[in-house]
Amino acid sequence: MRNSKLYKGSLNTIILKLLEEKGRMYGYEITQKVKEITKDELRITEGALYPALHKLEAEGFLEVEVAKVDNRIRKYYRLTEAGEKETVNRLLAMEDFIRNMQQLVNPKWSLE
Amino acid sequence: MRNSKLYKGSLNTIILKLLEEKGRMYGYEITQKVKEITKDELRITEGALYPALHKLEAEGFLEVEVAKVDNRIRKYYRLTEAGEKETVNRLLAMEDFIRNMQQLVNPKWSLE
DNA sequence: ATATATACCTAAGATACTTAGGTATGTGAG
DNA sequence: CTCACATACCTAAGTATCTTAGGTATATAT
Repeated sequence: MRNSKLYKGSLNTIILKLLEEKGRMYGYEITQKVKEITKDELRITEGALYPALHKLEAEGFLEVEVAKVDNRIRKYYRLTEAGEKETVNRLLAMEDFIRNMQQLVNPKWSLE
Repeated sequence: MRNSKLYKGSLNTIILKLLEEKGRMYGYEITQKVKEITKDELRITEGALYPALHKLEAEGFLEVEVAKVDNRIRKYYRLTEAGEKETVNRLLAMEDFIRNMQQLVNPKWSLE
């Protein structure tokens, strides 16, 4: 119903955080995990995900390992050391954003 | 220091919410209010703000009233009826987003 | 006289999405 | 057997929303 949209810029943070938790994941797995965690409210489209993974890899935040499972190719991504640091920063930025948005959006600051 | 970035798509929600609280505001006032509320962490650039105001007006969510104060022109914006409904929807979407992000980003779901 | 604050604006460029395709294999239903 | 659906990867074109970098003009403080 209320299909919550994805605010642009948050996808990378989601990818990095999931990889931090799980150790390694492949692209399709990420889309499914996000659907599962958010009870189908947030859907990562593949058209957004794959270019994002390639960019994070090109920036040195992810490394990839190709595997063949059931005759299908999977590309497992994991954080590099730089990626771990980046994850920490992204999470801090996300927390700042959420805190700021809550201050802007929740309270009756007109009571001041 | 950690200058929290603005996730694309959240600006309209911020504008609508501030107008809902305050009744009417002009553009420059909005930039200052956001700086104040977020203690300078979030800065709305004018290059983003004015086009966003014009678009919201073109979509029928805002109406404008021009005033001259101290020999300077101000454009006061207020919500239309459609704008009030839109504000409710945007706020719900924002709450969904924040809830989803917290689920994705906070917990040790690897404990499951 | 010059900078800073107030107050509006636009245009060009960057970026990150969505939409809409494409390839290929495995599996379940009829 | 065939047809849909799930799994698993991918890209290109279009769109939206921002940043950056200007511009105009008035008021005030140094």
